[in-house]
Amino acid sequence: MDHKKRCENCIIRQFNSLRAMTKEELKRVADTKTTKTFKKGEALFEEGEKLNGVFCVRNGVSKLSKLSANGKDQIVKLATKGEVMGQRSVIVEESANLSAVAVNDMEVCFIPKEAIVNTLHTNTDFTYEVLRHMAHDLKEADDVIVNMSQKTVKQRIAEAFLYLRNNYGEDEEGYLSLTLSREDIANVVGTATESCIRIISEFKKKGYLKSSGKKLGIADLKGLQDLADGF
Amino acid sequence: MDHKKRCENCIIRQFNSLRAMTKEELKRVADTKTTKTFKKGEALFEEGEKLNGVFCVRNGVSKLSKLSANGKDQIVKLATKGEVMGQRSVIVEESANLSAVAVNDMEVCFIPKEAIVNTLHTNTDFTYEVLRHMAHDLKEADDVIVNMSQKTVKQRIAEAFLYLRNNYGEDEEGYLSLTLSREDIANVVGTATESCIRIISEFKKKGYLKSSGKKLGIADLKGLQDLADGF
DNA sequence: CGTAAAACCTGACATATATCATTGTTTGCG
DNA sequence: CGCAAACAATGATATATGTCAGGTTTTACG
Repeated sequence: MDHKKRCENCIIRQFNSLRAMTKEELKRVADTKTTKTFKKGEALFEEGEKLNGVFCVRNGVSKLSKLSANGKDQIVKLATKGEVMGQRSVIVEESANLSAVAVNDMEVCFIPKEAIVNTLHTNTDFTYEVLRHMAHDLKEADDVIVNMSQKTVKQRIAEAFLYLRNNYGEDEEGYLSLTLSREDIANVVGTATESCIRIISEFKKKGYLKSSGKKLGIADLKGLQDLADGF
Repeated sequence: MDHKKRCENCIIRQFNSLRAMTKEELKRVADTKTTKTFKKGEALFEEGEKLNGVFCVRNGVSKLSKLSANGKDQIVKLATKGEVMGQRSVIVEESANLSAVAVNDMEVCFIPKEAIVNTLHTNTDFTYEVLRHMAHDLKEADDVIVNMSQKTVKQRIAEAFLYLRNNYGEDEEGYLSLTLSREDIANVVGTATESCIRIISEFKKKGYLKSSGKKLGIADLKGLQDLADGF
């Protein structure tokens, strides 16, 4: 038997609420789950789609976005290794309100909702763990709301780079491990792609950022932080 | 004994997660809770403050806001009868990330966290109910993020009025039951007070809104809706 | 009742950001 | 390889919104 495929042994589990499941519950998850791969640009699910399970990220990064009336995508969150997507929709039994698209090649486990919902009703530790997680997400969302409405585009772009560094790290030469297109960055901070490009160019000229080929890196951390804080 | 003060008989409970508590759990809540009143403008709690309980709104409305670096308050949510405030902070055991200020005179029950946390660990129905509620809040927060970054100030103000109508209703003459100051509205939609005033004046001139004294009302519902949707 | 404070309104102006148009550059692929 | 498609860059211009500054009206309260 392939042990890498058994949830009981999956390291990813350490990062998310699944760690609060009992051995038996995990076994049921392992028996019903399927592993899927998605190529860069492919959609895991679309806004409005009915989800009959959740997605647990084993590898790669996905952007969770929502299409606005004016035709632009707003990226609300990036999900990476260890994170679970779609749980909200499963819990409230609604169709997805966000689309999930792979930012790079991904490997995910799809866990049918039955195993989740059942455990939610019986294992308080698990429910509590999911609740704590969602409480954290909600706080983050509130912070995003404040940033969106009170900070300038320049500040938000500076913040986005700090976020990428803090959450995905950088290589030996100081370039960000996760490379997003200018359009994706624009969709994260909620601005026009051209504005985003312009500001990134400006940041490079002023020595806050550096680039090498397609890669971008932070050249002046303190400077960027001050910028994000409005100095 | 004053029956109005017993949580078991409190109608407010029907609106929130407390309805999933058992009789015994409710009794404990009733024994430890205290009732407080706040005058318009008073703070129930401040950002950064450690909360040792949650607030259940019996009457009145509270604004939940966060101070941004540039000194402006961003109102993230309005809480009204039946809503519980501060649960997120209690669940994740962090200090409050929002301030709560009374928009009008309020009556609230303060429930010490012990009664809540204890039940969260033992009563799955309750935990699940709180979880569902938080999942709903998170979805709403995501929607706000998209609106904030993709809609114009005009659209957001139009939306704010529709929100006030849908959630707080209007009197016989069609004026909104909840009257917010222009500054508060500006802080909800994330704009300057002057801009907000200007746009409200414009809406009145164009016949979308009507006013009588301090009261504001919607004069052209369809028109406002179209506006909010970007037509 | 009268006065101070708060709330509301309006104009003039500055500026951040969006939009449109064009060009250069990289990437993937038949 | 070579070409098309995606991506990045930049200029010119329009516009929405913020800021500052000066008013008027309303409200609270001693």
